[in-house]
Amino acid sequence: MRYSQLFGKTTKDAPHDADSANASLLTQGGFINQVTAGVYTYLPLGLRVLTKIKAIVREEMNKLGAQEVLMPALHPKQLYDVTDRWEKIDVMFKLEGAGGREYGLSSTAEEVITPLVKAYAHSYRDFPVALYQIQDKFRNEPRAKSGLLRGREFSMKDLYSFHLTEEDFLEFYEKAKAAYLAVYRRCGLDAIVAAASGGVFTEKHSHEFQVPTPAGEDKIYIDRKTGEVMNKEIVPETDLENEKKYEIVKSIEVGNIFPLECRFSKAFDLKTQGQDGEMVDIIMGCYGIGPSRVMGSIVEVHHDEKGIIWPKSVAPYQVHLVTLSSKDATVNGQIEEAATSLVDELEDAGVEVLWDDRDGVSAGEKFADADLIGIPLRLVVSAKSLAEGSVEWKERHEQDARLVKLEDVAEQVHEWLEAPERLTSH
RNA sequence: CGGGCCGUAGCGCAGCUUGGUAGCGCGCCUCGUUCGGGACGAGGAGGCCGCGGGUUCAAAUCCCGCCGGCCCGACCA
Repeated sequence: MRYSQLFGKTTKDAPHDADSANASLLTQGGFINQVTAGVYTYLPLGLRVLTKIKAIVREEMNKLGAQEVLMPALHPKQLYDVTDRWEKIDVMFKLEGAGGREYGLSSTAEEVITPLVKAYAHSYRDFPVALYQIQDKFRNEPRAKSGLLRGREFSMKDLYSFHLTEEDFLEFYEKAKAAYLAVYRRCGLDAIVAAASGGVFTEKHSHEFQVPTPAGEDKIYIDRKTGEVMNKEIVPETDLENEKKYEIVKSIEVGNIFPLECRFSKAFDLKTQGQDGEMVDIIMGCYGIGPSRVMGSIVEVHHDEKGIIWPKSVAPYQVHLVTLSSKDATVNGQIEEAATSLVDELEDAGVEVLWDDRDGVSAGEKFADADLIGIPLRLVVSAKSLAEGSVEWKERHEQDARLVKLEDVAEQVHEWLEAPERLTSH
């Protein structure tokens, strides 16, 4: 992709009202554009990142044995009458349709998935089953804030599992927990599991996935003796300020998983006859990750004073090629030629390249933009590098560049892509 | 939903106190000079001063109402 053709440019100045690092850097870098409070358009660069995060989530969900579906975002009120949640979900956007029919915009989907499973699963042979979707969710937050971290419309992967027995549920729950940790690890986030209140559904604990960072709005409590990690809901009130007992760490919640027990299966009468002829209520769990929030979190954790530092796995492009033009037309032609064949070679091999081919833009400006956009590997082709038959190689997290012979670049890029991530957290 | 700050060119801001022909920086267009860490000169385009009402000879400026954005708090199955 030629940067000169890319829709969405960088800007030197941060938006005046951006509060968080993710809001300002993603806006300045040309990844997202705010439409209204808590609502964003993803520009080509930002959409690539979001798509990669979703792909990682999909892979891990599929590995878990879950199947992807897509449910509507427009939910009829009647479904919520069944569970008595129409008034209880206070963040639900509610609207009126033709003939005075009432609808809510999806903030979660138990009310749709439970009847769906009931429609297709009629025998114990149809269980267990796990279904997920990746969809925009809507929550009428009283206060949207912090860029992608708390929006009113945001991307969410919601998974629901259905089991005949508690044991089977628990086994799946633990596997889901591991899958979640794998998602975060692959996205460059060190998430830890915190126990949380089960809310209104269960006596059991639910679990949150928390990424410790000073930018976090949440707090987790780590018991200094047992190492147990908790969110503040389940820490005794008297212990909330007790720094002797708990290490208190700021963090961002990037996902949560809930045992739902039979709350929804009972409401929708989802049950089946077991092998022994007994009717059993289906045991459910739900599991959520917000890819857009993950994207914001990655920026919070991986940036420096110059811009974003994307992990290879989610970077919008893997390689940022910069060409620096020369006053000598012949040399210029050579630079163009070398760059073109390098891009072709890399792209043919499946490497994603953003080529800053802009004319009349100074080297400093191109470098500043590359740092801001944060693609993990920068290659420079210039008169200087060509004199050595080389390109200049600099990883985003490094200070200094080194020269790599043109003919070796593609191979070294492959080795680099295979190598484990070396990220410095902010 | 309570409290506060803010809406002026694409972006960042000044002007408002004390009403009188709308400015600066960045960005953008043209020409020339530059050409490895956000270059320089010259010329130029671009405004319903958030919206509506009021006061006044005259409103970006004063008054009232509304809309929007952000911050603190509450909230966050």
